Parts: sequence; C-alpha cells; structure tokens
Amino acid sequence: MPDGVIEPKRGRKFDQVLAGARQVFLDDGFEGASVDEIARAAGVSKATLYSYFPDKRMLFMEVARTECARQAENAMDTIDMDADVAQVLHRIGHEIVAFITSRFGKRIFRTCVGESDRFPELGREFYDSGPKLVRDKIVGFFQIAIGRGELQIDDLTLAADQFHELCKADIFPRVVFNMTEEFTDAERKRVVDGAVAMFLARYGT
Amino acid sequence: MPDGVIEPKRGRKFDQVLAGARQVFLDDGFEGASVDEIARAAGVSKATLYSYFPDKRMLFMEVARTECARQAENAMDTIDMDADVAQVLHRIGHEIVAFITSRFGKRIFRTCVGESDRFPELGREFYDSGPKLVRDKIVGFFQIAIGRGELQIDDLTLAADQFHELCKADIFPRVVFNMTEEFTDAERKRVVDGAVAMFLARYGT
DNA sequence: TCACTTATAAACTGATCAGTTTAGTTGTTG
DNA sequence: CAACAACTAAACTGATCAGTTTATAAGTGA
Repeated sequence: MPDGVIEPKRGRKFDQVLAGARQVFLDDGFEGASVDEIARAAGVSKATLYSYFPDKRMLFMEVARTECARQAENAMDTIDMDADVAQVLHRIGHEIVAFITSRFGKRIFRTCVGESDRFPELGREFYDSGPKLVRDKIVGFFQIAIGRGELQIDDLTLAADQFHELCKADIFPRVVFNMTEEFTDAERKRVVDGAVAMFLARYGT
Repeated sequence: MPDGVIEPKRGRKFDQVLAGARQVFLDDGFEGASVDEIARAAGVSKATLYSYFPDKRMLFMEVARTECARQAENAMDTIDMDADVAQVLHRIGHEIVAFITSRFGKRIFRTCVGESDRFPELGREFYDSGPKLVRDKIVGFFQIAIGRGELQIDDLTLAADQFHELCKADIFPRVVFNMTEEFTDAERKRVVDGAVAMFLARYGT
C-alpha cells in the first residue's frame, strides 16, 4: 500500500454521500429531509449511505461542521486588518450581512435553532465553527486598532458582540421570520453604515 | 337566550383545550408535541379537541397569537415614557432581555424559526404580534424624546432596530444555540448598560 | 479464476402520529 | 321522561420514515 495520498475516508462514495446530504439538508432542513431522498440525490443506495454514517444525525453533523468551517474561513480571510478602522468594519459588516442573508446562512441557522431540542449539541457545534471564529477575529482586530490608538474599548468581547448584533438590525428579523427573500444593496448599506457609525460614535477616538 | 354575557366561543372546554395546548407546545415545540399529549394535558378527548380546531396548525397559531399579544402588551405597558431617556432605555432593554431569556420567548422563537418552512405565515404572525409592537413603541418614545431635545435621530426605525439588536449582544446566541440556561443579573446589566451607553453615544444630545 | 470488498434495488420492520369513526355516556332543557 | 347537545375512550386508517435485511451484481487484486 503506497499511501502517498490520504485515502478517501472509507470507500469511493463518501464525498458523494456528503454532497447529496448537503444539498438535501440545505433544501429541506433536518426533519424535512428524508434519508431516501438524500440517497437518491447522492446517487447512492440507502445501504451504502448507512455504511458510511451510523445515522441521520451524524450525517447532518458532518455536513454542518464541514460547511460552517468553509464559510467562516473564506469570509474572514478576505479582510485586510491593516486598513483604516472604518473600512475594516465596513468590510466585516458586509460579510456578516452576506452570511445571514445567504441561502446557507438562513438554512443552517433555521435548522440549528429548530432542531436544538432533539439535537442539543448542534447549536454549540455551529456556534463554535462559525460565529465564534468571527468574533475572535473581530476581537483580534480591535486589539490591533487599540494599539494604533484608533479605538478605545474596555470590554472587548462585548464590543465585538455589539458590532455583530448591530449588523443584523432590521435584516435579521426579516430573514428569520421569512418576511423578505432578497435584500437590495441599499438596504445592506443602510444597516452596515448605521452599524459602523454607531460603533465609532461609542468606541472611536 | 338572555345573552347577557358573551358566550364562551363554542362549548365549555374551549379555554381548557387552549391551556393544554399552550403548555405542551411550550414544552415540546410544534413538531415535538403530539395531539394525543395535548388532549391529555387539556383533560379532554381528542374528538373534542378536533371539534374546536380544524387541525394542529390552527391550534398552534391560536396559542401563539394569544400568548404573543399578552406578552408584548404587559411588557411595554409598565414603561413610563415621560422619564429620563437613559432610564427609559434601561427599562426597555431589561424588558427585551427578560423576554428573550424567558421560557416562552425561547420556545416561541425556536418554533417559529424551526417551523417556518412548513409554516410560512407563522413567522410574520409572530413578528407582527410581538417584536413589531415593541418597535412601534420604541419609535413612539424616540419621537417624544426628540421633541424634548434629548435625542437626535434621522432614521427612527433603524435606530429602534439597532437598540433592539444591541440588547441581544452576547445573550442571544447563547440562548438560541442552547449554550446557557440562566443568566445572572450581572450578565443582563452588562449587556443593557452597554446597549444604552452605545445608543446614547450615537444619538444622545 | 477465486476471494473479497463494495455496491445495488427493493422489500421489510417497527414505530410514530394526525385525523376519523364508532358506540356509548353525561348533562341539560322542556 | 324524551330529545338533544357536548363529551368520552378507544380503536382504526393511512401515511411517513429511519434503519435493516436480503439477494444479487460488479470491480479488483492475487
């Protein structure tokens, strides 16, 4: 066995199952998705699916974990922490808005919340692999900016949480209660500009 | 038929059914609650239950509507709009935190979010009979305070939404992702004080 | 070719649950 | 008492669905 490459976890169809599951879970949520449907979407038999994953929940967890990490990473990696404070906040704000209004963001949030009773570890799993990373990144940025004398903050984590929440004003309830499908650039700008202005009024120097 | 009193909607057991449904839905959510369980909790036969409500969804809607209105009303009615701005904001902030950390708040939110696919009108129903009322109340207060020269706000609804979101900083994710059961007074105070300070830094005169 | 692994379709099991039906009980009113 | 309404327990229907089993096929490596 040459083992030059990391072997695909088990069997050839592992990724195929995951991809099918991702699609169906994102369309239908956890309870809404049937395993037969997932198997069909994955182009795989149900027996094969169950040879990779012990049950539906574990399959869902795998999908959620993988996707969250992917999303949070490449959202935050695009941001240049050396830029002007207002500019960085604008960029972060727009990333946050983009996430909560995205298909994936809506879906994963809804499912985590809705299923959190029958699935208690899911919430924390999601939080740690998504929002938490973003918060840490924001706190890191605050420290840099404070060092530069551009911000003045005593409670760093509170400030990060406040900024995050500010970016959800107006938009979040409309998303979460299924009241608006798409948001215009103007709507996004209004909220992010408002968040940055408020944040700087409080913590700017 | 003397009709001196408004007759109880239909039959004697209407309220009994509603009370049972309220209890079980609040414990188990919509999908988690079984109609048999509701009937048992209400001390009523299933047939009787179905003589009052055409199906489970309508029963849930009735419970949600009734409860939301009740909650939103008596939360906001306790607030004296003539007091000092900072004081009013503190009171409103604590009411908001109290709601989102309450058993009812958690439960209704989770259910609305989780069920919003198979139940699209539920989200708006909830929003209109709860958060919307609060927002209108806050906007009303802003207008008074602006008249008094104590606040300076151009986009009133955005400001109201911002304040609402600020009061959820830190607490909301911990509630929604099932990470914290109870919050101390210190935790609540930290968030509400932070929200008021930030709000006044931006909009205070 | 043989042995082994991985896959497949399809039938099956067992459970849950919304909503209906049935056959009978209770309470009220005239 | 008779008629009627509201109510009851319990069985039933019909559907969904997670997870298993069976019997079979296809690819691979020695």
